[in-house]
Amino acid sequence: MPELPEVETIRRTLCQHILRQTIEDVLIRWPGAVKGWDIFPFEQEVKGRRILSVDRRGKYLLIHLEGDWSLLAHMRMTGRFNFYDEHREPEKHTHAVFTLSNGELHFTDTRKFGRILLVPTGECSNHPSLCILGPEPLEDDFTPKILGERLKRRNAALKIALLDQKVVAGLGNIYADESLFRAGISPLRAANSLSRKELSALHDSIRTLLQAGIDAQGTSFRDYRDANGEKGSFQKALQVYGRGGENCYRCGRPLIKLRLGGRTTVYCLHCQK
DNA sequence: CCTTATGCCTGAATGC
DNA sequence: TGCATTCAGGCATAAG
Repeated sequence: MPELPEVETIRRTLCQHILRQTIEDVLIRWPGAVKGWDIFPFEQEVKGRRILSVDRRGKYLLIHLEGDWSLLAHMRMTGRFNFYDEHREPEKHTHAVFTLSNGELHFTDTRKFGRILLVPTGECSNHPSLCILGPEPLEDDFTPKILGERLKRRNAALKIALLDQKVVAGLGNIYADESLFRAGISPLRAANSLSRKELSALHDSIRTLLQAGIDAQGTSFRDYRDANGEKGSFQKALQVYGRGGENCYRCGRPLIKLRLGGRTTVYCLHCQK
């Protein structure tokens, strides 16, 4: 499931191919993939525009087009962007095909949770989906103090709070569990109960792991691939995610698996307090 | 404001 | 073997 490091990797691999290319044709194969537009006006509005830049905000991809329109895309769990330099028949779950001057860009999503939005570029930062997002964890303005302020009003379990994009943008189930393990803090702790020292440790773990995830081109635990169809390698570095019942690499005791707010959570009772 | 529940989806894995 | 059930889970939305 694409979290911040995976979306960033998709962004980077897309940039290798689609910058300055013109979108010559658009085909929406499943209307549900486009939010807020009927498919005909969407296709007409996007067609003929050049791609100027590709940005990321949290788990959102922002594809800025000539003429002050931007495509916002969220991959949710199984969404993918694939670039092909020759014509390719769409797969079963390919919902959008963008024909570019130099190839094709396919948006494919088995589970159909992912969405593409078209908004005026000037309204991107004001768009409800983006403006509610918390700080970018890899930017300099994300500090332990900011993290503490974001968690201060929350009495819910820390893990739940970390998955809330209003607290920090870009964490999902994998990097949340990994960050908590690295920081040695239990996912069950009340979000507002962390000491200054613990906030620093958590802040450091979040940044270190997200950066390591990017450096490894993401985590391909199941479905994730970059825009070239390549897997990442960070799944090899995972300490707790997907390892419920197995032994902790640090202390050797079995890892606890439980459900927290509907999400599977894995942690070490001995190493995380 | 905060918190919790529900719906959206398909394919792989599991149970009988 | 085949059928039914469970699980994976990010986010919008509604209700408390």
